[in-house]
Amino acid sequence: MSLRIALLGLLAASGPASGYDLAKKFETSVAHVWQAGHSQIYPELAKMTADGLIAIEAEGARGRKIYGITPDGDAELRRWLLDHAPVSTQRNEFALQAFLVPLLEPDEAIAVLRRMKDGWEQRLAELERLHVMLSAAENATEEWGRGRFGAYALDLGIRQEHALIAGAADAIADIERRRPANPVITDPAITDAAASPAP
Amino acid sequence: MSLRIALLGLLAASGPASGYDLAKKFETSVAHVWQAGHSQIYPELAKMTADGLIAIEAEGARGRKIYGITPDGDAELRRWLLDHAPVSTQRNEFALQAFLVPLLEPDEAIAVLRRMKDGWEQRLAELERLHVMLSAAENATEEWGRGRFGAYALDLGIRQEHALIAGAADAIADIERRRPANPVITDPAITDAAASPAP
DNA sequence: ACTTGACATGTAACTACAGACATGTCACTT
DNA sequence: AAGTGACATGTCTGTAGTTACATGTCAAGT
Repeated sequence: MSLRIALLGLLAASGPASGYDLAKKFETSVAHVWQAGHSQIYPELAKMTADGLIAIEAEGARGRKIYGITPDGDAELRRWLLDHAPVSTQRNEFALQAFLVPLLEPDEAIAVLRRMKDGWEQRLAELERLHVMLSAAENATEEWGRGRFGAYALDLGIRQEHALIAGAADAIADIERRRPANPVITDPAITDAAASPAP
Repeated sequence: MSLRIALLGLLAASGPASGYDLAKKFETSVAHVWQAGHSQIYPELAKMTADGLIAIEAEGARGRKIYGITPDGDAELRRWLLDHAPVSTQRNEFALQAFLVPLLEPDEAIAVLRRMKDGWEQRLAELERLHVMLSAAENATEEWGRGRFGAYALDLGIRQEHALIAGAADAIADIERRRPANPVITDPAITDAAASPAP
């Protein structure tokens, strides 16, 4: 269902497009909230056409088909947004690693958490980049409408990543605090006041 | 793969258990990071037994089979935690709604965002409840080890929900600010200084 | 003796998704 | 004329996951 909605949303916001166009737009926008490859998109477009939610408006070179949203499609999209209370299926490998990490030794756990933090920081950087691009666009002055398309999701994503990064940092600090005295001194310059003896 | 890891993690943390036990534990703990029903768990346990990651340690009443983790299983779990850099497949109905919401009228968008905020607040309440339970448990003093099992994921979840709730509130405020002057006054007591006229 | 409900394990049918495979067009270069 | 690479659309196979169905045990109440 959601793939269908994502495609309807793209067509509603940006006007008619081909499967190829939609797949490209997916990568750079909606993919941050709902991923899909072309091998999923093409069959879905065919089904949606059969269901009357979209229609082929033109056929271009190289078998290119331009799809446009129909009134039925628009109604379906609106209905989903207004009536469908989303269910969040929790299924996240990062979170699973965070869950299981106490099964490792403290140093190992810290390494895993650092890797997670790096991953989130990279994603944050990517979202910040998008945010700059979106802010620079002409729609910054717009009152309301499709100029805000994607903007709220982007903002939520950025906030989320900040929270996760802070959480990972605190988790690392927490492990370091709890770790049984185990002074692995890598830098021989540090000699005094390094390891507080266990009480 | 991840379901397998989640099951190995439960067995490593809490010792031998039956499929039924594991399904129950899933619901109340790991399900917050990785969901799975019993119809997925039973076949997976059979496959894992065939692969030598777990073994039937005893058979009890009512066909109850007790699985325990094997050294191979433990190695597999450790390898995944240490070597596998997780990939976060973004696929979230909440985020998709946030993405598409500018296609609606301002009032409709606000209603949708409020519903999302409610959803996140409910999840936050649930996580806070778990947090209290976990803190109350005897492991609060423990230095490091399986007493922290699940604790970091829980903390990350709580931080995440806080961020999303704040984001939703700000998004609502943003829409109210951008909305073209449209003073729908529900409370007749409010009459003055309500609608600032458009310039 | 019978019924109810929690315990316990499984299978079947269907949908969603990922990754690889296949095909053909067109513009541009050499 | 032949080759290359971006454009463009699709199918196929395998896996993961959901929902519903099916079966049977045991304890406790009536």
